[in-house]
Amino acid sequence: MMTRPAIGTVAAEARVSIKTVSRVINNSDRVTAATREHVMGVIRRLGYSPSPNARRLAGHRSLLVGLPFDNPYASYVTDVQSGSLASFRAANYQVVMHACDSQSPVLADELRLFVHSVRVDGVLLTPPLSDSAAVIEMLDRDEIPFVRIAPSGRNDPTRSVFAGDRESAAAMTRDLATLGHRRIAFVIGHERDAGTAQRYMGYCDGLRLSKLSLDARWVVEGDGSFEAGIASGRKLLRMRKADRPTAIFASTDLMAAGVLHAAHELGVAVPTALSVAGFGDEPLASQVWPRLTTIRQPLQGLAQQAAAMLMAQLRRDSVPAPAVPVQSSLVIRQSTAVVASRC
Amino acid sequence: MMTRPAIGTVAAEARVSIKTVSRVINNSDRVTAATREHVMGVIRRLGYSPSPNARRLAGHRSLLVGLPFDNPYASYVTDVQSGSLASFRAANYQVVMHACDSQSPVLADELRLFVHSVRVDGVLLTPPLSDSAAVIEMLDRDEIPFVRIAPSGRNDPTRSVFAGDRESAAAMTRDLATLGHRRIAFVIGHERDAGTAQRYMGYCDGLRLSKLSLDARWVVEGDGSFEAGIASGRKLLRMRKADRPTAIFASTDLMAAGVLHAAHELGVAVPTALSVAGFGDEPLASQVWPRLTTIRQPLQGLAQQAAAMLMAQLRRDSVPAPAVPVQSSLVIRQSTAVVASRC
DNA sequence: GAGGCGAATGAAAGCGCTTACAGTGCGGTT
DNA sequence: AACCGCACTGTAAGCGCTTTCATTCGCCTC
Repeated sequence: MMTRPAIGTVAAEARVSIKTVSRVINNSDRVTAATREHVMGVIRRLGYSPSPNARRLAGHRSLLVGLPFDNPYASYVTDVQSGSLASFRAANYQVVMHACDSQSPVLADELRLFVHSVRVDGVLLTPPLSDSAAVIEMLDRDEIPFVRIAPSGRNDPTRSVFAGDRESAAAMTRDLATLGHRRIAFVIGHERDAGTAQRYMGYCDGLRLSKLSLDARWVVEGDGSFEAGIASGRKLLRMRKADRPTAIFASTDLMAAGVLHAAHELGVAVPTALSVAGFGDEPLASQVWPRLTTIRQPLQGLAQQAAAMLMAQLRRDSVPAPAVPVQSSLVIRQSTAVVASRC
Repeated sequence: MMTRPAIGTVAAEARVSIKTVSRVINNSDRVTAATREHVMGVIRRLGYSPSPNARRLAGHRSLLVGLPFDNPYASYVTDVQSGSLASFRAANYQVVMHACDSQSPVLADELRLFVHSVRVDGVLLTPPLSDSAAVIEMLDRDEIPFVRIAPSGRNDPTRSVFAGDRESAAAMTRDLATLGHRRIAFVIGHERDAGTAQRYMGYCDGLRLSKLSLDARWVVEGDGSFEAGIASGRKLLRMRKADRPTAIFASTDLMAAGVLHAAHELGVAVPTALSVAGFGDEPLASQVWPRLTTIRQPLQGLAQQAAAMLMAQLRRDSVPAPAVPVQSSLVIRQSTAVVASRC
């Protein structure tokens, strides 16, 4: 097994200094096109590729970014992973995942340990971590660059990307109203998850725009989980006929699936007797019966933007450009329909 | 922001050589307990932690292992991730995930590029990648250490871990037979996925043990996906009454969910008119209606074993110990029941 | 035509560890 | 009493890059 050529080999072969080769592989502009071409030729001929390990040590960076995540958000994370791939790869960065518990009281400490032991150069934060004040504060104090995918990030536009959760929740609510629904219930997610708070506001907006009034009986609190969806569904569907909502809009797909479960359990037909809508368009949304009407988030696009922002921040040459908002879209499936004729 | 202490600082402070500090942080046994204690004290006092970057360069290793995965298997991967965490962390290793397409004809080349550009020290292979001959051959040729989580790995016990897919599939089949089912159908997964092949053999075993005969009409081929599950379900449930299976055992939960979908669509009540069973106990299994009877795989345990084996291989001191087989278990939920009384 | 200036290139000093290899000190041999 | 061997500990040479600072070169200016 022959040994890999090092930068010195390339330099000698190309009859230039090591530094020049370094400039070429780092795309520095302080090299003439002719020299660059020549060096690139030698590099290709020798099959040279720079050692990440040496770059790490000499460059005082690990070429690693951290992607902490909470297990229940797994499908979220694979989208983020694939969306951010290209930007990271272009900058020779690798992603190190880190499973953690967003409910933990020592979350920030635990993340701090991770960040320092791996020595990641930056962190990509996804919900619900991206809305944890403790985590953000810790990263700021330790001067770890980060970018958030966070619905609540409008006030920090150079370090956050987001889709209009509020607007799309309003759109969904209006859509349900347009179908004739007058008693539209909403299931709030976990307080920790700023996204569901935004969605709740969007729900309120939607009601207002549809000339419907907000009624506390039809707003229940869940925690984003499937089980919470079941509980919320039961609560709402056990109301007496006149009060019972004809549509339930859950702020996560997982909870919407739970609502569906409760409906089946109680013999309520969906969508004829009840419309159900979710949020997120996770794989689950189209794997339940009936397939869920939901809101598709442009997650890969968001992740791509976030990754690009993080890389720009790490290069620290370019001025951070605020994110361009990406819009979500309604996905109408079989769980919603016009309201049943009145009795 | 004060600069981190380096190994030299520790050595000077402890009045020993750098090498001795190195031995201490690497748990070498060639140090007296007294020296070790003393050095450890200084390390703690100074808040020293060795630079991974320097270790990587000097130690000729990246301290990184690759975990390639295919998106549809996302939930699988988070389990593997958390199961392997402890072993990797103990060895100062980090996991670099890599999304890839197991159907791609250039899969092996693509993985090769990943492995070499990141310079991972080893690879952890999960299904269906762990059964790809091309991938295994590539890794062997390039002398990249790896461990597989692979149902087909019995013939390579020092580099594979597995749970008895065949045995548990047999158990499930027998269980269905015990419930009175005589026409038990099976949905095969993707040919690439060696696990589902094992499960099919288990199904055959189960039938034999239950004195039922294998009937080709009740064996349909899917590809592991939800949509394939729907198609298989439709095909089986549209048979005329006398031939129609009373139980369908799908070799993945995703396909079982599809079968459930088809049953709902065709108005077949589950579990009264039809029993449905899946395999894997993914989160989805308990999020569909009715909740799926399935087989729980001890994935975290497998991953832990695999990670430990990989680390041992990388240390290359310890003799590789073959995996101890971990057994799966039946999870009986609401999608299976005793067969309906004959008409 | 001398002086000067900016762009391209080079020399050398690390980055913070690991690892051959070399030493040092102690108890037991001959 | 000189010697040997073993167990610990130390010395110094890298690992393959980046980076600071110096140098060279070509060309424009007056």
